[in-house]
Amino acid sequence: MDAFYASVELLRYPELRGKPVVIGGRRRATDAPPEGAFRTLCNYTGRGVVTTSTYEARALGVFSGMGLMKAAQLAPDAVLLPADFDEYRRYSRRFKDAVRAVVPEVEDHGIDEIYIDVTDLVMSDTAGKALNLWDRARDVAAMIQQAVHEATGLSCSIGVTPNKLLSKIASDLQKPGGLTILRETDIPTRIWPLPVRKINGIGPKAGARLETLGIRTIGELARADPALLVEHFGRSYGAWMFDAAHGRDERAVMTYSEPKSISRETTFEDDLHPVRDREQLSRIFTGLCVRVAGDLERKGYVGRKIGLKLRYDNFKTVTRDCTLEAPTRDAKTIRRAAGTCLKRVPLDRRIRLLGVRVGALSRPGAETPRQGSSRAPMLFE
DNA sequence: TCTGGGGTCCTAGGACCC
DNA sequence: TCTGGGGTCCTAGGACCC
Repeated sequence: MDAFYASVELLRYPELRGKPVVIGGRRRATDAPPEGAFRTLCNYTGRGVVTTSTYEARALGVFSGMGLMKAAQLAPDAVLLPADFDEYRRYSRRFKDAVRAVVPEVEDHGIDEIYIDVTDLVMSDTAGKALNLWDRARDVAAMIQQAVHEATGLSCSIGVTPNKLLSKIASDLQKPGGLTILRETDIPTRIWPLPVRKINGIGPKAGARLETLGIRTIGELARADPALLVEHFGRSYGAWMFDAAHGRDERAVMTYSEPKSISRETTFEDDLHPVRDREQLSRIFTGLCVRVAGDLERKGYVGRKIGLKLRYDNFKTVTRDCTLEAPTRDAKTIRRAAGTCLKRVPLDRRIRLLGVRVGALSRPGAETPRQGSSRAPMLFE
């Protein structure tokens, strides 16, 4: 989906169309703008980041992940709207349902992305007919764009290619509203000139290390010595990188997967002191456990692994977790377990973030206890 | 002007088992 | 005598993604 959160907000506030708009920060009572007016970025203070920005805001250098304080320097007059995730989830459901009505093989990939396998559809439509497979695929993609627009009023960009890796890159080539067809033979001309960071799975760290090896583009990565890549990035990641640069990707479109963990975390407006702010921390901690328990309940899961996450004022992050005898979704049990995790963490600095996670999920009643025997161990067996 | 919140996957060492 | 080779689970950290 194109600039998804921002585009949903523009449906609500069409008068903002064509203006730089930034979604981010949290909703506070003091944020409320005068009646009929919008809050702008100027004078923003706080720890929020940009979640999404309209293309007009991006033209001013404001991108996802950027601190709002910095964004305010670049675009002080941009409108700032708080994120409304409930609304985005509603539109997410709508657009995904619209796609599923056209093609059943859909893989969820976050709130605003999907992978679609149109192989069977296109093959059966063109079998024995004088139809070109890729022309037919383009028609299907156009139908999907049309269906999404009718269901939501929103635009999306689609990449039609032989695999997920290439489709992800291709979908980004002509945003917004793009429909990009890319065949294997197009890789040298259309993929290789792109920076390595365009590959889904090469992030800031790997990108920087590749740069020190003199590798900037995907083409340079494709021509690199695989042994060199393995030497610097390990057997698995190095080999994967090389394959990715050649556009090779065998992953199937998965129409269903179970969640692995459910978590809640919060960054404080001001860093909290582990001793002086003990009571406030404890309240927030308990609140997080209650919210996670609620999430588990709503989604129908219980979990055995309870985790704690803590970020210090210097942004260093530590995690601790422990595994329970029996899976739970009870807030008090989660709180107690996470409390024991907290005891194993150094508390000698101010804290900026606290988080609680529950993993090793199962459905209640159907829980598979730890592998192997669940009997009490016996001597002389 | 420091850097959100929700996730996944991978690695690596140690415990423990056969 | 002091030591093999497989396996799984647990924990911590980190990269990466939307």
